Amino acid sequence: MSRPTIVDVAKRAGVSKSLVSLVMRGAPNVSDEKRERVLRVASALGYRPNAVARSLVRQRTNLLGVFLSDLHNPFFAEVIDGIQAEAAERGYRTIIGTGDRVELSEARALDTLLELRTEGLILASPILPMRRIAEASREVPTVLVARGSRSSTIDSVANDDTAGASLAVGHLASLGHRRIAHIDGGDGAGARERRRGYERAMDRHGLAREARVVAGAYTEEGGWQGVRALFSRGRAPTAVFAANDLAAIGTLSALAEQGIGVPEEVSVVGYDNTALAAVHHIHLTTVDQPRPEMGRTAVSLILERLDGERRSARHVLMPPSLVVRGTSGAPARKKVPR
Amino acid sequence: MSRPTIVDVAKRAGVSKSLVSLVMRGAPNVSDEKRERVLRVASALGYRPNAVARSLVRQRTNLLGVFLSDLHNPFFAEVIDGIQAEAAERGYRTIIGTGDRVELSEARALDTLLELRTEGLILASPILPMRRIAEASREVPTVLVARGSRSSTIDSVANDDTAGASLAVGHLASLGHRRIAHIDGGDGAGARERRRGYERAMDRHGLAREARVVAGAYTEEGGWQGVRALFSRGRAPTAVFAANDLAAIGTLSALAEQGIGVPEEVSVVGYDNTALAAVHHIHLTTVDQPRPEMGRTAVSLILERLDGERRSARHVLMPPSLVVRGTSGAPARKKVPR
DNA sequence: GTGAAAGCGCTAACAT
DNA sequence: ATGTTAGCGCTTTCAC
Repeated sequence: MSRPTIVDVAKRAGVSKSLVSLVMRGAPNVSDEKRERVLRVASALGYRPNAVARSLVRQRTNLLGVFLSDLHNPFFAEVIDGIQAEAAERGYRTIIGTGDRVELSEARALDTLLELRTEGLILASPILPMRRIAEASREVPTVLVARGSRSSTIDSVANDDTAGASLAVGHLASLGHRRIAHIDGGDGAGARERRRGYERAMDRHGLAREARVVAGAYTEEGGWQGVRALFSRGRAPTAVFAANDLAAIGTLSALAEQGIGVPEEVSVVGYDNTALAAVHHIHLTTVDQPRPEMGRTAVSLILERLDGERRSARHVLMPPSLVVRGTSGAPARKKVPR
Repeated sequence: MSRPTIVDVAKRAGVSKSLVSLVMRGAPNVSDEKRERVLRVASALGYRPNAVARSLVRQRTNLLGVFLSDLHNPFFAEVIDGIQAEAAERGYRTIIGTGDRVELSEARALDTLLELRTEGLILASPILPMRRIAEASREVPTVLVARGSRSSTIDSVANDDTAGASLAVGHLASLGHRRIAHIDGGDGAGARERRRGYERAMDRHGLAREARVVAGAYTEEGGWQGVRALFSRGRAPTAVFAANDLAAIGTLSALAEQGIGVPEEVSVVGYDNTALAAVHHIHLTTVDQPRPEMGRTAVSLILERLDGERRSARHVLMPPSLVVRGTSGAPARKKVPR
């Protein structure tokens, strides 16, 4: 036998299906007697309202779609925490789709979300071409998380990478470092901004002449290569600001291999404050992004559009913060005669 | 204006909506002329079939629901890779729900999945009480991943923790270790099996008298505490099998702090092969679970039920494998006179 | 090869 | 406070 419908419940309880509908939705003006009877029958039958049918008639699904490029990246887990919390508070439910960084499956996942008639879309650094994203944004309010957007139909929320880089440099400078180098993130998302933030901050601290950027990537390997470049020629830096935590860990490994003490001889700062950074064994000083807040903001942006409060795009930049752990400290004292 | 419907397309193309339906679903017996016309109009209008309406009439959603207790646990990312791949191959789409390990929100997420009329449910280590899971399994085929089940309505797929523990012990024993200790995972999922697997394997290698289990947990702290217990009294082990990678990393930290060299003085083996284990800086020898295969298997189990091939429960145990990295090696040589 | 009509399970007027 | 009715967008007979 297939699942019971609202009609089955109505018949069994000897009432109209409208009444059942009212009871199921918790309407106030129903007699206690009937309410109780309906509820009893419903539970006895194992009745569960069919959201598909409801959505069809209401022309609303109450669903927000979250698209995630990559479940492997723990960064987004906390963004989603924020999304879920905010959505729940505002009466929306969320479903997640993902595409493992393969364009075809990402496109399929996006289609699924759209065909299910989600009322808004949150895209977390999709690999999809901007064209497809723009198309989607014509159907429902769309916000991009952790990926910039210039489009006027697509909102975005990201952390302020320039400010974050500035925080890292400021921390190291205030510890007394002058030769602070940057291992960059190549063409990764936000890498350019972090590089610029670094350069500007060095300038601001009067350290422009000490600034040194070497090519890296958002990977352990990237950090590793950066150290090779940095310490093989020229005057070695006393501090390294790596483009992200993974690169910072690569930096740490390379430094350890060369027998360079951290933080006694060289300080290291990362970016993102991933779970990796918090591991005791690593204990990395890093820049934290307000992930849950970014998620909450993404939901708010969608609801602003859904409520018709806004038609033009908003691009929100959220302030990062510094998390000081064990890989940063004052530079080694100059050998000065006592 | 709201989104175009099938009727809008039909009118504009001067055909019946039945025909549009046929074209959209790629039916063969439609004249090329009309097909082309319909397609052109549909794309001009930005028409997207409404899956909600389709599901209602077809009485099928073609959707599998994946419930994840915890997005933060990277373990499940790869399980989901397998789920998505298998589901796509078999013509199903997947949506993910999550509840951040809070019973109330987990329940909500599960309800969402069920109300959306997903045709099968894959639950990845939910915190929900078994009662609720059993209820769900009465509505749709349900499979539990990485959490055992005795229920006859709920299938399950997990890795063979006993075999995995055996692999770890076997590896250490073959390197020549005899005093192999185990820091256990308390009452975490699978911890009991890993402990038993350890004990049996020690026995099998004739090392029963050397076996030593200390209380730990699936956390860094757990590994840390384990080392304290292990090295504060009694004869110190030459190898430690920790209940999981996190505990193994705690073990590594504690060992480093006591100035004990790894693997020169003590070998360490973890479990799960998380991304953490692969980090150069850590480079942990560990036991790997076949995550993507577990995901694929979960989907297969559901489809077996959906296709009516099976009514009784199946509980699949998948074989783990050993990943040797840098934290295990031969024990220090006994000081023997030359 | 194409169209007309019925109906999926529900909600929302509107009556009573 | 409760019942009646129409219809959401689509697929599926069944005619032609």
